[in-house]
Order: sequence, then structure tokens, then C-alpha cells
Amino acid sequence: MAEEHLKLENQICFSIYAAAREMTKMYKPLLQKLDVTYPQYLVLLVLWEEDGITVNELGRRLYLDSGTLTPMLKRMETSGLLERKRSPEDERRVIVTLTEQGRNAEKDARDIPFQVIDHLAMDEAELKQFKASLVKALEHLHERNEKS
Amino acid sequence: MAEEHLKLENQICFSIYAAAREMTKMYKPLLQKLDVTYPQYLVLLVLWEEDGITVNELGRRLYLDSGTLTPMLKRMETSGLLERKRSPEDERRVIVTLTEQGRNAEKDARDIPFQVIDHLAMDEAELKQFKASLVKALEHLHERNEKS
DNA sequence: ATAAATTAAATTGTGCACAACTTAATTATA
DNA sequence: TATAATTAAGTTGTGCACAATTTAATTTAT
Repeated sequence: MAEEHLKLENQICFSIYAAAREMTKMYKPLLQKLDVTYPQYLVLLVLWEEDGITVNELGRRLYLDSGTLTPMLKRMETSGLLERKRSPEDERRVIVTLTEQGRNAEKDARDIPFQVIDHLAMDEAELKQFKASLVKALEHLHERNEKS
Repeated sequence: MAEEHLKLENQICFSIYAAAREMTKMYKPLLQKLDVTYPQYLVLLVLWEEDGITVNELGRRLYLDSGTLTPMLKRMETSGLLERKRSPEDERRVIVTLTEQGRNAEKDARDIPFQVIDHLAMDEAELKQFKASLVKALEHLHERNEKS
């Protein structure tokens, strides 16, 4: 028998890991109309809030680096959702801008957050507490990981 | 300006997704001694609890399918942590068994759960509530995803 | 007993995710 | 003002993750 603390059911991090995967599976049918993956949907969420930002800024908000974003943005450019062009002021930077199609996609996304809340089946109070813990863990871990 | 519900900061699922990734990064230095990835560590946790189970059973516990497990188990076999052999009673099944090295690795893992708790920086009550919400979301989503 | 259905792994193909490195542009400094 | 240091993207290589399909073994139903 394994050490009690090494049992899978006692691993909070396993719950996060598994919940994240089940969550992206849950999103799949909801994103069918948009024809994007969950990470691509996150890129759209950021650009709908603020269009014309750099790859770097996108990565800062999504906690992703260029190694992940560059190929993903290329796929999204190919599928017609956005454009990538070098900044004239600083040729190192690449500015990401939504196309007409990318902007219009927001309409099709409006109801997704409500469907997600339904699927989670938690009351407002629990959801609020849950999200607060998640954000706390996220920010704490991110800060820790940055330092080292 | 984007619809309020479509703002990234209001997305509980983004918190799960990002926290899961920061969590695996946090584990990296803790797993260095074992020389395994986080998903491989989860396989070890299961086998330390019950050795000699099938790929199927492993997948049921970790919410992973053979498409993910088969290549991962092959890597772990190559690195000497486990063995894979067909069951004589049912040639379809593959039984996964720890090697001496795989069993011994448990000793090196004993202190990991405590280090993790430290890194999360939550008091016991919050941690308990947090995990309860995670497990609830996980099981609810899993059940939902199975059905469809 | 044999054909049909089911089950367990493996395979194939696509898309992240990230560490480590490279390239090119900009900024800081001697 | 050369040169060193820094910054921003991109590239390379490895390892998941999963849908869809394939292969082979076992069960079920005819």
C-alpha cells in the first residue's frame, strides 16, 4: 500500500490537471460553430477585448510563450480569423489583428459563457469561491515559477 | 469593448486551464530526482497503489485513453520504470508492472506532496474547499462528457 | 459452431505546451 | 559610435492529449 499522501485521490493537483482536460472536452461542441480549439478561443477572447496587440502581450495575458503562440497564430491566420504583421516602429514586434471574420465570430460566442455555467452545475456562491481559489493558486504559482 | 461575460478575467475555465499548466511547471523541479514528467508521475502514483493493472484500468483512473497511454508507457518502459506484457488469460489486455527501479522510486517521492502543499500557500480549510469544488467539477464534467 | 458484435491496445494525424536555441532588431554602455 | 546586452519572434525537438481508425482477441447471438 502506498504512502497515504501519495494516493491519487489525495492529489489536489491531479484534480486540477484532470478537470482542465475534461473542461476543454466540454467546450468542444460549444466551439463547433466558431471552428476553433479551446486555446484558439482564448486568443479570440483577448483580441475581442483589445485588438491589435503584440504576440508578447497575448502571451503575457494567456501565460503562453512564442513557442506555443507562433504556430497557433499561423493556424488561425490560415483559417482567416486574424492577421499578423510586423510593427513598423519596432520590427521585432508582430501585431495581431482580427479580420472581419474574426470580429464577427464574437456574435456566435455570446451565449457560450452561459452554457458553460450551466454545465458546471454550481451555485453562484460556490462558483465564486471556486474561482477565487483558482485565481489565487494560479497567481501564486505563476509568481513562484517566474522567480526560479 | 467585449461583452462582459466574454472577458478573459471572467472565465473560470481559463483559470483552470492556466492553473493546470503552472502546476505542472511547479512540479518540474520536484520530479527531477525521479526523472519523470508530471503525467508519468501520475502513472507511478497509480501503480504504487496497485501494481499489475491493465492499460485500460490505468486510463480509467487517470481519465486518459490508450492513444495517450500507449506511447507514454513505452517511454517509461524504455527508461526502466515498468514492464508491459500481454495477459495470458486475455491476449487483448496489456498488464503494466513496476520494475524494481519503479518500486524504489516511491522512496524519492515521499516528500513531494508536502512540498506541493507548501507551494500552494493555502490554509487547510481553503485547500479542502478548493479540492471539493475541483472534484465536483471534474466528476460532473466527466459524467457529462461520457454521455455525449 | 459460426457470424456478428464488442472490447483492448495500438496506430495515425493534428494541435497544443514548453525548454532550449537562433535570428534579427533595438537599446544601453563603454 | 562601435559594441555589448537585451528583447521579440521564430525554430527545433520532445512529450502529451485526443479523435478517428485499425488490428486482433473475446463474447454474444444466431
